[in-house]
Amino acid sequence: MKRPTIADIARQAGVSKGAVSYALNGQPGVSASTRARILAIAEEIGWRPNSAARALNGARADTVGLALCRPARFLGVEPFFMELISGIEGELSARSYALMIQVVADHEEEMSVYRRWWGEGRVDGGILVDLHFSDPRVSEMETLGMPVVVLGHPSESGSLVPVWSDDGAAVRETVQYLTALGHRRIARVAGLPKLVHTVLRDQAFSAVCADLGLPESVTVHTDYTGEEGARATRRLLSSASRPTAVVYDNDIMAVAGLSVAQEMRLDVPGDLSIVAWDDSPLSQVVRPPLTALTRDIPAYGAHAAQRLLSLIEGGLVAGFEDQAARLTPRGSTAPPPA
Amino acid sequence: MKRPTIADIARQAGVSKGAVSYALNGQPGVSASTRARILAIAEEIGWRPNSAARALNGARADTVGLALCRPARFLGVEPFFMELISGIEGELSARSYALMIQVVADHEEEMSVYRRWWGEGRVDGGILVDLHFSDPRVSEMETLGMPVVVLGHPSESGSLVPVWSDDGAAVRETVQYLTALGHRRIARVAGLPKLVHTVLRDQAFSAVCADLGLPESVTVHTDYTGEEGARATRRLLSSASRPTAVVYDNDIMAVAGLSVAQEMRLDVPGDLSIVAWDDSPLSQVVRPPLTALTRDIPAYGAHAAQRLLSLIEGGLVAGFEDQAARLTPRGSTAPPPA
DNA sequence: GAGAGGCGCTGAACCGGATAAGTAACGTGA
DNA sequence: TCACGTTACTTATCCGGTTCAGCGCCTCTC
Repeated sequence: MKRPTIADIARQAGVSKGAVSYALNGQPGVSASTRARILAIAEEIGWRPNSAARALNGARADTVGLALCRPARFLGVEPFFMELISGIEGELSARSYALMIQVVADHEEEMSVYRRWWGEGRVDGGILVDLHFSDPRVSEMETLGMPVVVLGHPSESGSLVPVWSDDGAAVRETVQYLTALGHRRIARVAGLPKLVHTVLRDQAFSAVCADLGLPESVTVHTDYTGEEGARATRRLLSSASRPTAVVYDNDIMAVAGLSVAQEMRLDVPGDLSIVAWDDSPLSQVVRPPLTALTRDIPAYGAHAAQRLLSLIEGGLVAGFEDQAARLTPRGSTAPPPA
Repeated sequence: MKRPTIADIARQAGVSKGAVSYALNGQPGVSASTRARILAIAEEIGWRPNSAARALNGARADTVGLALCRPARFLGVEPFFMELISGIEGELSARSYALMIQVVADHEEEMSVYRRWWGEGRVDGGILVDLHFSDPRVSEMETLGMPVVVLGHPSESGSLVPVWSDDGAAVRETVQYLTALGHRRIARVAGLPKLVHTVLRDQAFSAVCADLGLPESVTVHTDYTGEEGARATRRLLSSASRPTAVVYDNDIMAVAGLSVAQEMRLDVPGDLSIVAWDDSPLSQVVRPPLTALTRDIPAYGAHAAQRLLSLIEGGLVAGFEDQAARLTPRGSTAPPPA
């Protein structure tokens, strides 16, 4: 019942362990006939390389680590992470790399997980998500010397390889579209204010609103949950200068906002236009279907994984700017009421 | 820049590798003072055990494998898997186990991934999800001898350890509730017909409908997507004997069904009652909020992980029946139209 | 026909730990 | 005082691979 080793193969083939190793790894040093014999025996007795023994000789672990620092309930809620993981996974599995995942409570725990994985030789690299300003993880990773790709803007990624998309452009496209429809009072229900991409969106939003001469640009920050999205929407729609359009930082809040509007007897899109950041089946399934900022999230993850693998394999890797989100108009946006 | 090893510690402490190993592992054989000195040096130079070297000595990999056999797009759609993973993760990380994940295309690939992981000593065990009838994976896993917990009914889990919940009871509770409200024509929009739990729900549904003397019990099978859920609903609502209540096998289809009903100018719950299997923020956020069959999915995953860890650590582990889903009535269910 | 060179293989060291076996030094009781 | 048992180590071996030096042997070349 024990696992067969190369020593077993060597004994059966009547050669040395070294010869077996060469044969199995496609290295020169054995004749074609011996190689074939060894491969046949290996196949027959069901030999598999022991990854631990390989790793001991300085080989790679063929594994990429991902420590996710969000409370568990957000993961279930947001399609974003699962799609991201699917994309990363697709790229990794094509190259026979595995993905090691751990959900952690905070950045400190996240770093200790990475330190452990790296120190124990369990992973060859990692992906950092949810970049903050002056994110301590960046310098710690630089110290650690572990190959890392950061999903976030290059201005904050230090010497780590960034993969990002131009959220500012998407914000501008959205606001321009809404003003073209005639909207003047546009509000934004944003995500966590500590995240770099939230701030970049905030800034782009203020800037484009100012450029277009819009009276004010209200931004409310939330934690991405439907509850906070609903609360923010209720507050916005109850204010004296009610916005005629609201842009949400994720789809779950947009859907929650839609419900609140309907609950307040406002017609969407007649009285209120709604735009969701990140498309998902969810935004298409509600009535009216939501105008959304569409991104190919699996591709985003795949691009990050590609860079990471190049980095691991010793390449010099440049940052990569992914496609910006594109506006997909659906039934939730229309000209404002007269 | 090289990783420190116990040999480095031994040199600095002026003792042998063996003594260092005993000291670091809390084994007897070194004096308290030497142990303290060794631990201090290890701490100082930032030593971490190399997991590969440990594994080589027959130690465990401290890793659990999960190969998920669903197209990537479903993963993003269904909160179920992400919540399950969170739950598994919570249990594993508490015991310093890692989770290795790979998304695969089919069962054959799934098994080859498990065989590789097990053969290479990368994982100590695995969790099988989406059990089919006469699932070939069960017997293959039995042959492989790898510790495995099956999320599925014990009737189909062979000698593997099952963790399951009584879906039949949940179906009965739902149908009884709907008939108590006065419904007589109840339909079910179910998931993949190959899955064991789908069939068990189908059977329970037919049985309880027959018991209660309901005229007919229509079940439509889908692939869990919103599109198919919408299509099935459209067909049901267009039929001559339109149901007054529909029970969906997941929340995404229930939401899609709700949209279809509204699109067909049916009032929910006035003209049509809707029940969703598996609760999520999504079902609470739509209007009306959906009556749902609530389960603690993270706990479900945690229970499976607990059993798996006991199994890995050599315990004799019994199957575990988790709590059945409980009905949480909300605004989408009411008496049928008169 | 001798030296050069390449092929095909062997033997052994090595990776970083765990661990069994061996060995001094010391304490203890008879 | 001597046999005996502990304590606190050291030494050596093992895990399952990779890899390097070396060694016959055959072939080619001049």
